[in-house]
Amino acid sequence: MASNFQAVKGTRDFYPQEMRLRNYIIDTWRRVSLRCGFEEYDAPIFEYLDLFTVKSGEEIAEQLFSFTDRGGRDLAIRPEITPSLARMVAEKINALPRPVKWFSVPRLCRAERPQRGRLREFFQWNVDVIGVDDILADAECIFACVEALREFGLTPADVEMRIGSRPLWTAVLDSLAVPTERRDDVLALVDKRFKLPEDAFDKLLAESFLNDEQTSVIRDLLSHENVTVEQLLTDYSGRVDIGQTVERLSQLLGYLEAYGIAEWCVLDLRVVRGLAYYTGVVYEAIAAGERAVAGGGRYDNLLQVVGGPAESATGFGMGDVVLGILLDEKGLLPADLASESLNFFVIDAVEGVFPKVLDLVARLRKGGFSADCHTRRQNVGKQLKQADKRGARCSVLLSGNDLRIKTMASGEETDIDATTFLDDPGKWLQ
RNA sequence: GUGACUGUAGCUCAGUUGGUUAGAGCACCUGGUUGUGGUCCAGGGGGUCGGGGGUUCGAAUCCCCUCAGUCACCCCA
Repeated sequence: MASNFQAVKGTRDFYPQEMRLRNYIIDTWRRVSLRCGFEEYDAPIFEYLDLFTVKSGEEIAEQLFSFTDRGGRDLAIRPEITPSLARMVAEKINALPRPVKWFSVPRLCRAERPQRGRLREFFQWNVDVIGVDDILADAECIFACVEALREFGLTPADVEMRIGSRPLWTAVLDSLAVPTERRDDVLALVDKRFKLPEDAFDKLLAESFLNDEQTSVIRDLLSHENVTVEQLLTDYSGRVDIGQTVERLSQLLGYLEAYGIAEWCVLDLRVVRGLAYYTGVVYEAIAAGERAVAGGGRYDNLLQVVGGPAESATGFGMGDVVLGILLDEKGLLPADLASESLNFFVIDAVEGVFPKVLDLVARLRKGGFSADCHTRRQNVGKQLKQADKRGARCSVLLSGNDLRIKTMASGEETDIDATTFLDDPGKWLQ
């Protein structure tokens, strides 16, 4: 250990190399958000502890980094940004033009044990639409999500957007007389179906409090890995009133089709998204062998929970950790992230002209080009070596008023006077 | 919070049944090159062998504790 200190468990240092990757991911998220018509917002990185516990209960507090400030306030570092979003929107809801289409890339902290795809500090892209009850809002979010995946170079063969429905489960469980208070337990069980081996799941189901009829219908629903709305109506409309729910799913699929992303999407009733605050459609972007790379859904009562008006809302989150693993495995991380790629490296080929070097560097920088020079005078060979290591596209050898431009990749050299060069330095970068 | 596995240079790893001064490749720096980079050659810096304790004449090696990493469980907002 060179230092007496190390990075805290579950955190990452971003050296320039890692920083380039992080920026690549975040820039892509931001670009996609903006072109999908979302506006960026942010919130404080800590909030009152209550904001995070009010909707999920006390047990969530164990997974929070919380502290008491000098004024005795109980605070916590944000583990997600949705409660802050709800707070912000609730506060100004009457002044905000609808729809509220906002995105953010918050840095979040959760005091969980780190493992594959999960750290204690990470970045998460959040995209939300508030104030639009129409399922179109959900389609908007799913589109943005898919658009980002596509922008990263992923294909439907790599990632599937699996879409489920909480209300459908609610309706079916009601019709089976499953008590409301047990509903979350059942959904938690359903959620496990994804990751457990089949026999282990069967065991859990058998050990549950459910009777044979309930078990059988649940099993049947879960068998629909690739269900269509027609199938759902045929199989269940006689049993329960799911007409409205299925109609909404059907509309959603229509929108996704019109958006041209139907091949990414599939109805999958096994997706229920843990407990949380979801009230409608839910979805997860799943890559084989990984935890969900993105997940979201409709949460129509969250604003009320934080004391705001009844306002519908829907959105998703995508974490940088799983995404990074996925892109790395698929070989989709851009290769040119590896070098710094300086435009010009200016060299004093003779002694005594260093002020001119600085002048030229300054002019280039003012012109919008990245330019640099040595910090310790060395001979031309050494300086060229430095230029190479810095990833410079061109070296500019300066002696007197004349310059010699050297294109590093080809080794080609051209003599030119300074005025002509400064007229259009970009010409040398093509 | 529970469990399993793993910690030797910045990175990837050697290191004999416990044996005296812990190595290699890559990377980095310097020189060969008062003047044209990448190649090559030579040299150099960098380790309390994750940390602490124990066993022993002697520990990178064996034992205990601890920290960290990885993976799984719990959880997944």
